[in-house]
Amino acid sequence: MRLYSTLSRRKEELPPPPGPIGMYVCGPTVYQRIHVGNARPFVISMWVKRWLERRGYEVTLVENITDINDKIYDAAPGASAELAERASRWYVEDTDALGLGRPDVEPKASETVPEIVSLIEELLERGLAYEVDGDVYFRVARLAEYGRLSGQRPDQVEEQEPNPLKEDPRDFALWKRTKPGEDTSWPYWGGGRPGWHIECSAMAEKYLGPAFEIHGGGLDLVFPHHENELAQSRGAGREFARVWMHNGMLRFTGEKMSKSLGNVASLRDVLERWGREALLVFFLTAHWRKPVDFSDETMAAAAAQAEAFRNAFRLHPEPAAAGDWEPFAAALDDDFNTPEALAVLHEWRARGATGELRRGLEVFGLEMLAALDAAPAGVAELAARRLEARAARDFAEADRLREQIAGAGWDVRDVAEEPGFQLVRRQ
RNA sequence: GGCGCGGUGGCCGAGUGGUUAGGCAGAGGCCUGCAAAGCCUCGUACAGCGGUUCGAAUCCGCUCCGCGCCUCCA
Repeated sequence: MRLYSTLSRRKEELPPPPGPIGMYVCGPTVYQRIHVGNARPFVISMWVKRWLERRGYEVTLVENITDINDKIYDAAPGASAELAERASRWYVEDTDALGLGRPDVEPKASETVPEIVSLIEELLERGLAYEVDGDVYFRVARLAEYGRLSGQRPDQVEEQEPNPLKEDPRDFALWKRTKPGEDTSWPYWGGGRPGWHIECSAMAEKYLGPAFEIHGGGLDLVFPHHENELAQSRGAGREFARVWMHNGMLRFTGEKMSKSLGNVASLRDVLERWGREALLVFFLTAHWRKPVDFSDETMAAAAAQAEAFRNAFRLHPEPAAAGDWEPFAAALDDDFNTPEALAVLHEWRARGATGELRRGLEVFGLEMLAALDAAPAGVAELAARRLEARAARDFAEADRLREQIAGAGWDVRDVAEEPGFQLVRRQ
């Protein structure tokens, strides 16, 4: 199994099974419903975990929830903890609806403060951090390898708002003292809260140890977030993540879907409108590293593919042919190439190889495409009567019954096999 | 200004030196009371310009265009 890593800029071979494989993925900051773009790293990491497990690996997937952040204070002055709590539940609810299972651990920043504090203390002892008026900053100039992940050259980083407390404008906060409007605070360095990046260094180490295999997240996190995470952990002498998987952004109306631009579609709304199968197939159509356009057209095409898979099982409840598993496995083993794997699924579909098709779909949590809805007895009764009307060549009555069946939410198809009709739930 | 990723047929999207990707949409056909589903047939695409090569979507150079990041972001 090979995966492209941002750090080395090439595909890295994973150690042989069973590993173990520790995976850490940056989850959302919780202050509103997550959007479809936020769902991409969740979906990809769950898929990779499922695939690795089928390949005999022991995988521990840790996906954090950031519940301490300026956005949360701004969104709910005086009640930030309550908002974070509520939005965390939304997040779990919405991602549960994807039907892919859950990561093994979903730690929260607010529950990892002791570990965060001891990591900061280590950095202070090593001279890689300094305290000023209750803030603690990381001393970027002291870490030679800083910038290696993102390729940023420290001297070229754009000028920021000057902060007189920093020794160097590139330094970033490990700890921030409590500011007006912030209603949560932890009693260290005179009261305050962790910076954005340190929580991930601490949580990853707490659950995966000082060295682990894969770190994931959106491409927009490469700099500064992951660069700084890496700096903190490497600075503290940890090996940290070996492979860095950054997924491409979802585009909406030609631009990155993001909360700050406001061009978002919430995961919940998308699932309600298109269904989880269509959304999962949509994610399958593009390689995980590439940007994807989210639009009615691309979603409709994905929904059509999902329906085509369902039809294969209606046509061949029992496999009509055997499929070759190898090309499918090879596609996923080579940098988790889902578009290529999808092409194999379509080949199995066209050949009636529903055995392999079901197994392949299972990897992506799409096995329900093989589970055909049984129509209620009343609808089946109408279909049987329609069959009789057709046999009697009373087509007016047959069409009337078709309308009635459609009214009940089902389409009737004539087939050669018993009982002579097939009922398909209308989309 | 710096760092990085891209540009493939109407649309989506794999493919990194020679071989059919695949899907969606569309056209024609088979089947069919109608319909749906299914099956068959149909598209000589690789941003542009140079170069390397027997051969380039694929390698090299330049140009144009798009997108992401540069301390809020999946």
